[in-house]
Amino acid sequence: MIMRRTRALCSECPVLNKGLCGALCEHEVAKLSSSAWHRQYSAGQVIHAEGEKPASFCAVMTGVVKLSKSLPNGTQKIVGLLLAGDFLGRPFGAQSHASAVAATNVRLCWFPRAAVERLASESRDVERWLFNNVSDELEKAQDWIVLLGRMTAEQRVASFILHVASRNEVQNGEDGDGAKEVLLELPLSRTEMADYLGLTLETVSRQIARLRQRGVIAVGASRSVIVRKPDALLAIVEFALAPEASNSVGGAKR
Amino acid sequence: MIMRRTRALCSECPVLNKGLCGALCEHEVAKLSSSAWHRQYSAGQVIHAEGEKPASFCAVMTGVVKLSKSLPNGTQKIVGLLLAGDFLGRPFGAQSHASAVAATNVRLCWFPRAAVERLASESRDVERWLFNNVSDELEKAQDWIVLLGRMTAEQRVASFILHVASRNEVQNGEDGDGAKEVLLELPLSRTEMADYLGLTLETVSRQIARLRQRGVIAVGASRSVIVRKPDALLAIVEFALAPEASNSVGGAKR
DNA sequence: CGCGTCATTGAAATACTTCAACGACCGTGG
DNA sequence: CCACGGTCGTTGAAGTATTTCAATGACGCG
Repeated sequence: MIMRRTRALCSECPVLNKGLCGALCEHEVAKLSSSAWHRQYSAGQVIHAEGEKPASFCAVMTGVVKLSKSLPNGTQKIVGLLLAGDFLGRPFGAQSHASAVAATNVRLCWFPRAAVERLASESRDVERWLFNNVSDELEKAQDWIVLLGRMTAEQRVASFILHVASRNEVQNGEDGDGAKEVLLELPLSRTEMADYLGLTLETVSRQIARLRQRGVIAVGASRSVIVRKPDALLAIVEFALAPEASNSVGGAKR
Repeated sequence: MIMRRTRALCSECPVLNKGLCGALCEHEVAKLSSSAWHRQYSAGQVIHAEGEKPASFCAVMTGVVKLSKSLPNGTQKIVGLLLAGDFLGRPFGAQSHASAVAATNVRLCWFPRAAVERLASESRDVERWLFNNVSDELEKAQDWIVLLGRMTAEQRVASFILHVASRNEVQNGEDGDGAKEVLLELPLSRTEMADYLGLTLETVSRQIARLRQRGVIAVGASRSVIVRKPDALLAIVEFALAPEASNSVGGAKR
């Protein structure tokens, strides 16, 4: 396998103002960029193996990275997703017990460990950013715990679509209620979604079909989805079925 | 309500060598202890409200603190548990979106925010400890995601008991296989356990009953439990039923 | 075209929930 | 002392959301 590394060109970076770089002042960015490099990964490629001490840090420029843990029985479970702008890696030598795998084609911007740690020791802002980054990850993980512990299959699927939509601002038009329609590409296969959501792939498929039948979403070619009624999706997540959809299943379960 | 604050007496602290203090050198401990204070909380008391920016940090000396999030529909979900030696609070101004409530009677050792942050800026070790602490929390949260996404009710209950047991080293005797029996006190009510494990209280109760019927555990007065066959518990978590227990349900589900 | 992977859909099985009743424990007040 | 009401835990029976098993269809690729 050929390692395609290219020098970092920050001016063209889609996440220059987000993530770590967004927290840096100009000359800090310049310093960091001189030692940074870009690399492409195709879907399925392993970025970081479980238990391994990561050599460096990186930021996700485009694509989606899945974080997974392998279980004693041999199966895997996705425990997190990194979208564009997110940061991967643990400063200060803490090794992560999850592996990182490209879910889609991915472009990463790598920074040498030493450069980041030096920057952190020089700048309180950087140090705080790194700290807050982990805190935010923890926050997200806790939200996921809520999802897995409390939500029905329908709510989980709706949550996932909303989550992806919130990071994927390709607005289309307006629906009847004035809420904007959103076009998005699901970054995961049904199997992976099931894995992430704690369901089976069949259940995920069925729930998507139900949402489609009700006109909440429309599914296009490959993995593209159009959210036709964002409000309805939100209502599903926050409570249960929207009042209009009268059939079956009621409110706050469990 | 009376605020019972007492000066910190480190020499009597049960977690002196664990947690943050374990990472400090002697004169750092001395410095910190001069501004630290102890406080008791009875079960159910709120230690830190959701969304509030915490005034300080604290370490759990005895007892168990539950971290919970409130859902849009009004219910709550426990997203984490802090046992003796664990550290509560986010340095550097990141607010936590979870509330902390005493699950049992609890003794906390509070440190002023300024003292901890000063210590962190002076000592790279302290800074790293704080960082690794959050990383570890994240790691634990991810493990819980695996539990909630992949495990059956039986496995969840078994996991919980093992988790408590691992922090509760009150060994008793030996069982036939040479594995040590462990006596422990469940820190949560059935309702809370159900909340934590993403089940209903009835299911939790039934699973505990089943484990008792099989002789894997014995339940005593109030919430005390004796783990009679630690190996069997572990086998349940890691795979499924131990081979001896032949009835129903098979291997790796979902 | 045929083959593999991925998604959809149906029917049967089941783990878990829901609803409901009951018993144990415990402090309160008669 | 015992009756009383509260919380908490247990157990049973019925219901249901989700899984499991199985078959079929859509798509991309050599």
